[in-house]
Amino acid sequence: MAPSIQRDRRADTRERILAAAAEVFAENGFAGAGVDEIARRCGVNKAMLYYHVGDKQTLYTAVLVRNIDRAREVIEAALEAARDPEERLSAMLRALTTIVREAPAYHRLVLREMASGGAHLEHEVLLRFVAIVGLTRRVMEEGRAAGVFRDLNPFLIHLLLIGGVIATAAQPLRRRLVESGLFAPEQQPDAPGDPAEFLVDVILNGIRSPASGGVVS
Amino acid sequence: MAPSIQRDRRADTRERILAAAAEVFAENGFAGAGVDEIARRCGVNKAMLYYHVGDKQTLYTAVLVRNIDRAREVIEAALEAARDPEERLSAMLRALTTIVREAPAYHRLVLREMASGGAHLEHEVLLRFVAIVGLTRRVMEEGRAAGVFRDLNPFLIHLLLIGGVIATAAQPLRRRLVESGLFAPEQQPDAPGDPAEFLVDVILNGIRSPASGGVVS
DNA sequence: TTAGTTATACTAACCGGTAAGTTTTTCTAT
DNA sequence: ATAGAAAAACTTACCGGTTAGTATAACTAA
Repeated sequence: MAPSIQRDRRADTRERILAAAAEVFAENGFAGAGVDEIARRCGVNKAMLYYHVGDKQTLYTAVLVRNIDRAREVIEAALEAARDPEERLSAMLRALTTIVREAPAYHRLVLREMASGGAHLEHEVLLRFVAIVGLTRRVMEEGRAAGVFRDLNPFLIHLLLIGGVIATAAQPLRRRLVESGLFAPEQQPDAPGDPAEFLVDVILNGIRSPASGGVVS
Repeated sequence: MAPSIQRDRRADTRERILAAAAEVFAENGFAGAGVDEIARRCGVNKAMLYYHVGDKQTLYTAVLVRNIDRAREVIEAALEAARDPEERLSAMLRALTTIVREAPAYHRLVLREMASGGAHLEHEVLLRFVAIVGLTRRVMEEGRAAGVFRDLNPFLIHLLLIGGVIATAAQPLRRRLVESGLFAPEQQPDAPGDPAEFLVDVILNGIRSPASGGVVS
């Protein structure tokens, strides 16, 4: 029962809207993002945008839900492919780094929500954030049970992972700093190696239980 | 010559404007912050705000410069009071945590600039950010020279410190999450202990050279 | 017919910035 | 010391432009 062509068109339009909205929200924040600009950027009439998605807040929530869900899928896939807790934590760091680099708009929205105290986050979105905290919690508890991780507050660990990954892997501000030419040549903040491997190195060493071996690299 | 009464008044007015502006910019971002709202909140007429400080961008830069300078003073004082590199890095983490908690508006502005890629940062501000990176760099190089720290990219270390501290010590989003009642009771993300000591524990262990002793706590 | 689509135009509210004029403080000349 | 000029601080009211959201009318394709 259904004109699948039309349904595909509908889904495709919605997709283009959400992608453009993610960019504009990321660049300018909720207040700074213009609905006209979003419509213009994805080649969709503004009225059509309201027809397909809804008002600005609804659009914003839809963008976040879509991105969080994709992120959770990536993280879960990475966790399932890893065997022991150490590998799982490394996999998580690498997955988070990948998400930051390949879906740059998303982490910028997260940063903005951290700044605003979640002013524009609806229940639906909060729920999904909490679910992702649960993934880190599980890894940490498995590691502690196996004796390879120290007994550390998993919520703080989660925040450290998120904050560390976003700060080290994010490109926009780093680009701005490098382009400003303010760094001395020998400081070379660009080409800082893979942030993911750096984080795996430092954070895993920081979390590891002393019994299970010290610094590897 | 000494129009000290008026000069004090002038300085005080400017101070009140900058304090209110910091809050409003932190809450709503550059685009979302209303000049009227800032004026209202500090009890200063809007035209007077333009008279004392300047337009919105000038005001924003003034807020950032003031907060970065204060932050650098706090960090430098903490570093000077510490003896060896390990103490210095711990002192830096504690100082950063204090800054996040006692001047909550500032780190929210930093988060917003990380999100926007420094879209509203003028040269004056970038310069100061780079100077703070230099503080971390110095500590790391001293530690490496003394053989107590591993050879890690100091720029990435700096980003990890900033990101880790802001993510773990920031209150606004955490409050929102806790108030949403989405966490199971046993997860208790509130009362997570002192984030500063948590970070000193994890990150210092992650950075320490294997030769200089392993996990302490 | 009907759902999707476009283009245009409208509204009501808001926002950054300014002009013009008033009051207060400080400086200066006598 | 004090009148009066000069400078600084302040208020009110307003302007031009933008924005979220809606309405309408015409068009397209299933």
